Order: sequence, then structure tokens, then C-alpha cells
Amino acid sequence: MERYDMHTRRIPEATIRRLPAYLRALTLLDEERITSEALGQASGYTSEQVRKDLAYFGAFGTRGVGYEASVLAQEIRRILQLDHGVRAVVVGAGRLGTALVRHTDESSRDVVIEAVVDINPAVIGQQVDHLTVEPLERLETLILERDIGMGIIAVPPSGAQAVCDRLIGAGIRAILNFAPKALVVDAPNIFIQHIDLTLEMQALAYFVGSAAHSKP
Amino acid sequence: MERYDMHTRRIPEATIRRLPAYLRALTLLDEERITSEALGQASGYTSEQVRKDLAYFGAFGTRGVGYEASVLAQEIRRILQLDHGVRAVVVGAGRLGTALVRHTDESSRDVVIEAVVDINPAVIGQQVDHLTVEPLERLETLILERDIGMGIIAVPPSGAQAVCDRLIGAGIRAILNFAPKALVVDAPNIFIQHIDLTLEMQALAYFVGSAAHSKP
DNA sequence: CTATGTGAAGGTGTTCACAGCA
DNA sequence: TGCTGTGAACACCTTCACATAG
Repeated sequence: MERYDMHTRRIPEATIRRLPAYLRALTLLDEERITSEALGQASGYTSEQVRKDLAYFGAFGTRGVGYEASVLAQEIRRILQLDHGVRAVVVGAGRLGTALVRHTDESSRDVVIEAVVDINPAVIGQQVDHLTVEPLERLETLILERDIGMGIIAVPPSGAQAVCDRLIGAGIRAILNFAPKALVVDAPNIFIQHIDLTLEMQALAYFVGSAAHSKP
Repeated sequence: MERYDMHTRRIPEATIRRLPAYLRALTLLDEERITSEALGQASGYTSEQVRKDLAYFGAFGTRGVGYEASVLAQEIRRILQLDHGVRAVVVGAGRLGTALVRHTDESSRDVVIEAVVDINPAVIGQQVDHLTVEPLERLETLILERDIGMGIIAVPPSGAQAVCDRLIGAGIRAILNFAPKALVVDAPNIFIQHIDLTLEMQALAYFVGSAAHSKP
């Protein structure tokens, strides 16, 4: 018999995906206290969603008042594991890979890119921001040595599956894939997020003609 | 009284978002005929999803056989409006904006970037691939003259809302937003897709600890 | 009297299971 | 017989409505 109570239940993925938006809104607003209404407004969701999402993790708010921003932010960081430094490796130091390294250096210090690797001898040894491009062979070693938990795939589609397999083999369980390729994974408990610009734009094309509303 | 029949109903957004993946798989596989099973495999979805998605638009398949690839691909192009050229404008010619122009030039000729604009006089007039960066003031003119239906926002968060408002004012109904900012839209029938790297990575951090499966 | 926390209701999307047709 | 097309069942998510606590 399963429990379906609010607090013992597995957290919905949709909730997890909204938490970072709440965290950013809290930081930008920089208020001491905030209501679910204001937080929703700032992050692009409804007040009910905000309250329900937060309630999965306990009762952080004060009825009639709202939430204490600093407490809430720290709570969200804890839930997302951002409080104990998540380290990532970027595979592929092409245009996209280098752009990612530079991007994450200037925003979000919560997920830190610890290494960049590439298969091309011409780019190995080159400097990308504060990092030196290392050879692909060293992937597993780097993951082990630097306790890396997240892999970011920024290689051409032909190489993506092999990289994915090696990341999983090395113990990585969270992958962000920018290669325009559907990755096959048979291991359990691996979470892959795909970001595919071409697919996004083609889907958007549909709405150029017949459009509907959307949330962030 | 509303109709809930398969074929008169509004197409689910989830379906629309999978169609581009099917289209790519069809192109890559380059077979004459294909089953829902094979198509699902190649695009990362189940055969039932493939069949149900396609069935919204009619019965393209042959029972006991499968689908004719070329017919199916053309059907999907038509549904997504990719058959009559969707044109887009990129706002912001920074690192991300220029990367987008270059990216879409080399893949996907289905959505064509027709113009790049920026507010910074230092970059106006510069060449990005085959395009010349034009001044932001010309945004509305360009959209009108070149019949542009899609806007891509690649400006810093502080300027994103203003750009969004102008795009909508100029008649754009489909927007791809790369600015790390929740955009507020009150006009109806506007579709906005957000791509926010920082939020994606922070959400992924959650799964570094407790992971679950995912689909492309 | 305000804003949270949460059951209940309503929607949307996915999976199952099989009827129906080549 | 094999694979499509599709109701029905199920799971997930969002919205509503309100009891509840400060």
C-alpha cells in the first residue's frame, strides 16, 4: 500500500524544475519577506503553484504574512543540492562548449564547471577562460579525481552516444545534452536533459501560425 | 457542447514538441518505410506515442506495414508550417546571438534567420555569417518588410522585457527567449519558449543526488 | 483579516490493450 | 499475421476553493 500524502510522496519533476526560477526571483527581488503571489509574479508562475511546490518540503511560510526570503532561498538551495557545490564536466570544446564554460562562469556559481575535455589534439591544451582543455581520454580520471556529478555533452551528434556511455560508466547520473541526437540509456536512475535548438525552433514554427499562451 | 474526438480536438502541445524529433529521425534513417516502433526508437519515444501523435492529423500509415517515410516527413513539415518557410529575427548580436545565427545556418534550413539587430553602435554594421547587424530601431521595419514570424531574444535580462513587448507589438506571436528573465505577456495567443541554461543546470543538480529516468 | 497549506476537482499527457484493416 | 489506430485506464499536474493559523 502506497502513501499519497503530500510530504511522503516523491517530489514531482515539474516542481523541481520551477525551484530554480523561485531561487532567482528571491535573489533579484532582495526583499526580507515575500508572498507566494509576489514570488509567482516574479518567476512567471501562479501563487498556488508556488505554495504547493514549497509545501512539498514542509511549511516554510507564516500564514497571513508570507515567506522569509533568506530562509526560503537557503531551503531551495538545500533541496537542489546547490549548497554543497555541484561540479560538472563539459565534453567538447567547440564553439558551443567554450560558450558554455564562459557563460556559467559569469552567471550561477552554484554549478561549477571543473573541466573541459576534447578529442581534437588541436584544441587540447588551449585555454578556455580559467580552464585548460584536457584530452578526452582523461574523462573518467577527471570525474573521479574532482568528484564530478554532472556531464555536459557539447560534441557533434556522431560522438554523443559514446560520450554519454562513458559518462554513465564513470558514475555520472545527471547529463545535459546539447548534441542534436536522441541518446539511448539502459542504466536506471540516469537523468538526461536535452537542449536541442533546432527541435525547439521547429516546434515553435507551429505556433507562428496558430499560437497559444505559455508559461516560462 | 464540445467535441472530444481525436481529430477535431486541439493538438496537444506535447505532440507538437515531439514532431520535430520524428522529422529528424525520418531524415537520418533514410528508409522508404518505417514502423512506429523504429521511429520511436530513433527519436527516443514509445511506439504508442508515435502512433497517437501522428493519428491526430489523420491516418498516414498502412496497417500491418508502417508509414511511408517521405509522405510522413512531408506531412510533419506541413503541420509544423516548415513547408512555407518560417522566418526569424535574432535580437542581440552578442556571443549568444552570433552563435545562434551561425548554428542555424549550418543545421536546419527550415527556420531561416533573416536578420540580426543590436542596440550597440559598436556592433551594428558588423558581419555575422551572411548577415549584417542592423540597428535595433529597425526591428519593426524588418519584421514587416521581411514577413518575419518568429523572434529570438538574446539580449541581457535587463533589456529582454522591452524587446519582448516590441516583438509582440510588431505582430510576432512566437518567441524564443534566451534571456535569464521571466517575461510578462498580457496579449493573448503569444507563445513563448524559454531556454535558460542556469535554471536547467540548477534543476539538474537535484538529480545528481537522487536521479530518475527521462525521455529526450 | 490576510496569506498559507491542502483536499478536491478538472485537465493534460501517457500507457494499456485490443479492435480493425492491409 | 503484423502493425496501425484508438477507446479506456491510469498517472501526473494545475487550478479551485476553503479551512486554518498567525
